[in-house]
Amino acid sequence: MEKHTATKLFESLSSGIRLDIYRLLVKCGRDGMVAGQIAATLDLPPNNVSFHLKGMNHAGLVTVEQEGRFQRYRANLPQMLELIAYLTEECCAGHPEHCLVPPAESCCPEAARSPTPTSSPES
Amino acid sequence: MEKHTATKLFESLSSGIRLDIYRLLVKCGRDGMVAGQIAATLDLPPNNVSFHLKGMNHAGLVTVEQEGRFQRYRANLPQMLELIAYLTEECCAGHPEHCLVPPAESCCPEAARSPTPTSSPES
DNA sequence: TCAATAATACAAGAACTATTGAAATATAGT
DNA sequence: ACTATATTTCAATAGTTCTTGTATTATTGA
Repeated sequence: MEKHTATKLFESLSSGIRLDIYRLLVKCGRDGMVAGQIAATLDLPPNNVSFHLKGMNHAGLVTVEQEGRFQRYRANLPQMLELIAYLTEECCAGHPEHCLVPPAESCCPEAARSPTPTSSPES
Repeated sequence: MEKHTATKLFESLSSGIRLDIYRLLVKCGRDGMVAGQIAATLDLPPNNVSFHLKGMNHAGLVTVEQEGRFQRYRANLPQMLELIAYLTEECCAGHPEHCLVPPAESCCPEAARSPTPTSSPES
């Protein structure tokens, strides 16, 4: 993932309204929601919601599909998974012993496997 | 996690400079880096880096520890894991068959367990 | 074609964010 | 105490984003 893509995605999630919209869409799964429904559910002006949805779509955070005169929006979950991978892809690279992630959630498989103190992967 | 906390964290990652800083700190693990080192590595004015680090620290994205006249910054990975959990906590809640996440990465354990009810390509 | 509805586009102003340079604070070593 | 270094703070400015109201586009059904 490119840095620009990542910053746009994060920017999309940095407003309370957009975060509410995204989480609402995550809840709806593949059903998604049409724009007016989203605006009504969150009790926001439709044009404001449309403004934010446009940005979110442009960033790649949501997808949109036309249904007659409705626009159905869905969360783009695969993109989110890529984003998370991008964020942590360099986590403790080559140095699992430096990893800051609690072992229970181990970002890096090596941290769980090897008790190696400083180096020497043997295989 | 509260919405305000989440938006502040996302806002922290929505600038190229702050994303660079964060990923640099993720790479360094628990060694972290002192402010001047970060500025030098990314070839940025120290006061600008300080400005961004202050915001990142305030948002809870990084931690800081004083070392004599140096300030050592570290990525706050546990906070990031909480953020990710918050984002996806409602994912396909109660409706794993609606989950948008590819099965390989299954956000929700149920999706992996239960064979898809809507269309069943059996193993 | 006409009216109604869904959604987006546009424009204006307030509010916020980022960058720069200069100044201030604090620690370490002499 | 004095100087050098590390970092932060402050002020000014340029640029961007958010919200509101209004207007426009597009689809549906009579």
